[in-house]
Amino acid sequence: MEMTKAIVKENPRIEEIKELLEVAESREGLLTIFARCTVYYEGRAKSELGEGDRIIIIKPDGSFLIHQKKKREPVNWQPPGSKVKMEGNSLISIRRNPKETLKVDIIEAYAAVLFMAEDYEELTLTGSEAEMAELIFQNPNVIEEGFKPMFREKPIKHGIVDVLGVDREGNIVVLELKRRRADLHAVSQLKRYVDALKEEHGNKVRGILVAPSLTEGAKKLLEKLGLEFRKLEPPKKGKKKSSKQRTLDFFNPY
Amino acid sequence: MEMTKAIVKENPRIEEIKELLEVAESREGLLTIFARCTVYYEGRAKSELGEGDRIIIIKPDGSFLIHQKKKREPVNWQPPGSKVKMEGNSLISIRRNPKETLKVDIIEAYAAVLFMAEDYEELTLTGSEAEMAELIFQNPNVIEEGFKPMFREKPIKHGIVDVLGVDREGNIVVLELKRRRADLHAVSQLKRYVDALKEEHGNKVRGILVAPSLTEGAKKLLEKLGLEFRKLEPPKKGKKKSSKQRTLDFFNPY
DNA sequence: CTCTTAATGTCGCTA
DNA sequence: TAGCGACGTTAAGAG
Repeated sequence: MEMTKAIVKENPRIEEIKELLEVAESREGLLTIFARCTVYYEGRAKSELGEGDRIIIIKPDGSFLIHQKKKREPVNWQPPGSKVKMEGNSLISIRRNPKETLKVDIIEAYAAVLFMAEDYEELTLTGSEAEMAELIFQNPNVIEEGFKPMFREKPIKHGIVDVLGVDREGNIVVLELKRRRADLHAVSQLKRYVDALKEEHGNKVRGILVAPSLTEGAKKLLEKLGLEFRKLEPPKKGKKKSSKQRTLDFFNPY
Repeated sequence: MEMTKAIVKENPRIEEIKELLEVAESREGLLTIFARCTVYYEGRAKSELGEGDRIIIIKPDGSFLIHQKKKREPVNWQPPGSKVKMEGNSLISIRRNPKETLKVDIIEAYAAVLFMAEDYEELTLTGSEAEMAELIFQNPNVIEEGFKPMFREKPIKHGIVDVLGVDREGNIVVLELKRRRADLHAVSQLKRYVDALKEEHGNKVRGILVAPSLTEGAKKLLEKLGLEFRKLEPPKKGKKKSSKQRTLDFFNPY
């Protein structure tokens, strides 16, 4: 027997929203409210948002999102673990540590949807920095002939190095991996690791920034600091056992 | 005369979703779909998400969000400027530069809401790093007696410095501001600026990390590098002309 | 808890 | 458009 997955209310009264919220909490449902509202937030920072129409999403893990009609980012939010309640016409979500309060005054609700979502799938993603590291451990020659990677995510004096290894001359080699074009920050990060290792092991330390490309500024700083660059694209794994890398073109004819 | 703000369809057929999408596009509406679906993405990275119930939001600026029932972040998305279309049972959103494709196969739609949101308000936020800088320019003594801030967001050799000034001894002083607890990354950043300025102006350069607090690792590195720390909280402006800083307690009785 | 870092980061600003 | 850095960054992983 299938239960109703979505309970929809048009122009719900406040009492109906309150009921939906209670059911959402007890049954692990997603509550979405389409409403005219104002928003107040105080916590790490403090904000106000005047009257307007927004989408409010309350998730069973405590996540609370308020979306305006532009941008990818919610205009206000509360992270997972927050506790929500209704008080008069207001939705109030509170987080502890850090203490943060979000208050949404509902002026008019146009619709509300309680969604009993069933979802047991997790995203599988490829093309990450972690996969660049795997590639390097499987085939160290992509860095250079004779390179031997030894450690992954190795804590050193001031930070955690992506890959630590030795070259054919016996120098210590630090790799800093970036899945996208590397910038000044990446160079500073690598410099910090190289300095820390030089302090412990003397000057036989090389630093290599491994990325698909470099910004102009990063290139200049890298050269000045005597650090190196190896071009490497993050690998995107195909689905299956095809010898050639399959792209998603099979579903994307554009 | 008021138009309907929200058009709600329960268990919509694919054709109805297609119609809603067209109206949403022509009338700048927000379309939200509650559906069982699978998701494919390829662009900067590549991902797959198996069958499950999710909330899909398509905004008039091209933003495209897919939310699972946990976390603040969408599991998949497309940023503003993307173009969406419907093809068979699939929603396809395409971005150019970088080229990215998102494909959502709709297996079953439980509800769809077309929301003609009117919203002319923007968020006002206080407690930012920018306000820390303002505070320092208005009252340089929060850094130290005799400090004179000269430049804000000043481009130097390898980056852009938050605040550049001179102390009472005539030393050049670089401030790196952080609105929250400063970490190793912040120290490396400051070090980069100090090194660049020392190269141009000799050794009479001081670097000061200005933040509410420091991580342990940041403290150790800062000291080793001969850099300094000044404790400063980002100011949270009150609403009005009250002499005492008003908090949001007036609406938050907890 | 704190620390450290990646991220399809996103967003805003500027040359 | 690319570069640079903030963000109420969030999220994951380790200690």
